[in-house]
Amino acid sequence: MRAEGKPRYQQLKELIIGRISRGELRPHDRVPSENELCVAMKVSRMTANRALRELTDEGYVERVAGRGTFVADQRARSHVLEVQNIAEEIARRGHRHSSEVLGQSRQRARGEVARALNVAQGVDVFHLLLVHSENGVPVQMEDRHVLAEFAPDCLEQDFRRVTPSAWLSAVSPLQEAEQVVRASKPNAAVRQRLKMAADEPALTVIRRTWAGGRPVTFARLHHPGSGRTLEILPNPETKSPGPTAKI
Amino acid sequence: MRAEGKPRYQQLKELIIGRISRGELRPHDRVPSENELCVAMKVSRMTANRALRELTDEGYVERVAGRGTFVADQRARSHVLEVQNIAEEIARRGHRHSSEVLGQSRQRARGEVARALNVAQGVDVFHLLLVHSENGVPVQMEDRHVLAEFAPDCLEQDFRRVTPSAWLSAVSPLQEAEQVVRASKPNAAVRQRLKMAADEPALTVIRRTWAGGRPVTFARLHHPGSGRTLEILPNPETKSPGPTAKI
DNA sequence: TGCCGCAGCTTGTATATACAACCTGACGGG
DNA sequence: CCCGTCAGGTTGTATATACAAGCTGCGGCA
Repeated sequence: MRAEGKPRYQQLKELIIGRISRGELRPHDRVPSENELCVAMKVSRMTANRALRELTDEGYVERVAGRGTFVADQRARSHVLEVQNIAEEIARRGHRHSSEVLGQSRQRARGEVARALNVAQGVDVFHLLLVHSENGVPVQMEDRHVLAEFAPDCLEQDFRRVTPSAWLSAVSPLQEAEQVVRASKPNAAVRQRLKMAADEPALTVIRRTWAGGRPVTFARLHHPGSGRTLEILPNPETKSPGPTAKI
Repeated sequence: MRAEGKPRYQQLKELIIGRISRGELRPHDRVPSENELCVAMKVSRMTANRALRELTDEGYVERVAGRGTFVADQRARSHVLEVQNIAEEIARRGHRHSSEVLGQSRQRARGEVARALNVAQGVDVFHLLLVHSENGVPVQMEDRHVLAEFAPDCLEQDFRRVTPSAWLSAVSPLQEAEQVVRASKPNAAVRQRLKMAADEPALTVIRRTWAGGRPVTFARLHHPGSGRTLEILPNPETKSPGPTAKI
């Protein structure tokens, strides 16, 4: 164990992060209190306090004086980039979200997809193609590949009810994402599905999401240029005053 | 003073942030040590330690065991969104940056500009219009308005040598930014200056930057869609594991 | 039955103390 | 002159202790 040399508050943090990412602790579950950690891990309360406080700052847990410490909602975690759920955002605006599933099949990874997922050509992947609408107006076309090994029962899901993003988060929490945003000229298929004018540009987000240290899903998200935008706003009240990105 | 009710470590942090943002402490300057703060502010060393440690996490200062605490470089600060300098980024790629100044004038704020800067119609602003090139290829058109009050000697600057963004950072440090990214159809003037094809979409970043609690500059940054992208990448080694956005 | 208040838990902050590791500069020996 | 050593300041961590403030559930009182 190379954990020996690490400071004890760091070991404590990693212990708790481990339990969360293995799913032993799920959102809203209670995390041991400072005093319980003192006894269990034989550290002083200040050390337990520091571990839990830093986990709070990093968005893993939430603390309420008098009640306890609880695993945070996933969506609150990455304060910088809510890798999220278009359905939730639409709901937050008080609008109605719906999606149409255009494709849901097993394929073999080829070319760009294999490279993006960092696997050999021919590895099993699932392909999802759907259109998300807000109050009936199409706002996003999601073209996603998922490593089959990561989510074996992907074909049985009804993605009209739960978005792939939300379902994948449930399969394994604590994901990180890499995103590239670009302006693009959509092809005819995309343009038609999104009901875009012939010369209307699209905002395309190319997103790879990691779980367990490897990329597990690769998505291209196309948005009509006239519609959605990516906002990167200063966080009004966070301790670490970083802007927040939403899309 | 409503500072009374705040915790002492928070008061300490605000004191130091204040000195930095007023320019009394500049990058690489030495910040009082924990022991000096203990004496000066009559707090315990652990309290001073917490204040300085959190300032480290937030990117305001850097600490070296055995040497001391120093004001951090501005560019290292906002780990989330480097509100930065296209020139620096091009240089980092080993390429040559150049800019052409198309306009540099005093104007009165109207409409969208007045609203964005949160001032009355008719208030003095400077308008800057320039094109940035990488190895001679135009990559960004910068259309910027600056509050005249904030930067009175804006018209005397040579923005071929220092980008407006870099110059403004020097005028007042510690800025926050709000950005909106969208795909757009550039107008003829933009298209021509960026040598874009007729049907090529543009990635437009609309950025407001704050100093001293109010917006002081408003910029529209147009990029050829075929070229630059906005990358939001996981931060490999930061304590707070947030992705980083660069543009 | 219904409601009030308090005990006992929780987090949040603050202090005093201690030791380790690190860096710098000064001093002294070769 | 050069180099090693050491003193003193610095950060980094850990502990024991203390008090304040918030929440919950329970018991007792009306």
